[in-house]
Amino acid sequence: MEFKEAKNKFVQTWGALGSQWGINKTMAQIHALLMVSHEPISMEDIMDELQISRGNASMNLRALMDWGIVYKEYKAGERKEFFTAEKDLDELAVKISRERSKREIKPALKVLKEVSAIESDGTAAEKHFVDQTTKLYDFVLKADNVLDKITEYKDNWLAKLVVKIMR
Amino acid sequence: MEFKEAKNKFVQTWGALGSQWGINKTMAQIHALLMVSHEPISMEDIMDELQISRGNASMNLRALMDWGIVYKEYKAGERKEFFTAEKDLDELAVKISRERSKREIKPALKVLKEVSAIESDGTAAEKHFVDQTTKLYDFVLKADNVLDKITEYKDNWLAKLVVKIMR
DNA sequence: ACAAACTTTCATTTTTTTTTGAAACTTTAA
DNA sequence: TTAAAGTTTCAAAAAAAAATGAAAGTTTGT
Repeated sequence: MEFKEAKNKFVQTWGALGSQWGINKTMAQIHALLMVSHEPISMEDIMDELQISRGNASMNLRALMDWGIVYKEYKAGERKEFFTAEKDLDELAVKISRERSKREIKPALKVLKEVSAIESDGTAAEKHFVDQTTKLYDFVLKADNVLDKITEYKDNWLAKLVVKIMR
Repeated sequence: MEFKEAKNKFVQTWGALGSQWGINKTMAQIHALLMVSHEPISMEDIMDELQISRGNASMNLRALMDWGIVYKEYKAGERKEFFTAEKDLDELAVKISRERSKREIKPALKVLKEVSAIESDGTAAEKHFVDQTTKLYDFVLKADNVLDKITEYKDNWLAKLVVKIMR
């Protein structure tokens, strides 16, 4: 396999993986492209390489920057904007975790708390509902906290986790 | 808030959360419904409660059973099939982790290994590609192994993890 | 102040994913 | 057997998500 082929395969795979985890395919592909590029890329080049429209490129780059995993850069003497991806994988995972926690887990927890707080009338159905949603709330809260704690290690958190767990 | 309203809110929220994580909304809703039900539910009742077609119900129940988080049950003297969800949350998380690892992470790892193995021609671009994909392979492999290890605790793994990490 | 270079926005179109529903299939009881 | 009760399948329809592209907006150099 040669470079171009490998790069393309990587970009496609990362895009597919993104889709499976609820991330827009193009967004994941742009991220993939930037991650394996040794220098900043212009929007023009991204459009060209992925065969996508200007609007698509613009919107997905904005989304990636909102996630905090892609940065805009300016090159001296160049009018256009260039983009780079966060390349430190620990940092990347931390940012993705934080963002998903904030956007998706926290709001879900709020709902779980609400619905588990209903006044049960004592029937088996209602008792089970309150019991199960309470357990779910506790579980998700605990998992969210663990994630928070883990990613607080910042540097090399995965390696540190390995040490903690394996011993 | 009363029971019916709370139950509906929970089902909707669980469905939305599913979507955000790449799981078909209806599949997540059926799972939500079964999780908070104190007794097995028939396909008929699921269709009715979620306002979905027979085909949709059938296919998503099959998918949930393939994931190993919903079980088919038979009631004595009844011809129809009933369904229940895995209600132990440790077990639920373990099963989801295992399945996603098997279906999505492992195949991606295989590709990462392949593309990181290209013979670099020594240019900065190719060197960076090999370097970055190798790091990514190592990272994902390590994360996948950690997940494996954690969920191996089986009983109360989340609680055990909390203890390990917090101290 | 202008216009060239570039980026963003968003109504419309396209693609992808999900859902439907009816026919085919399976199982069970008489 | 057979027919009733139930389930699965899958081509077609519907819905949802993503992409396009051109107009509007912004920035910069002269």
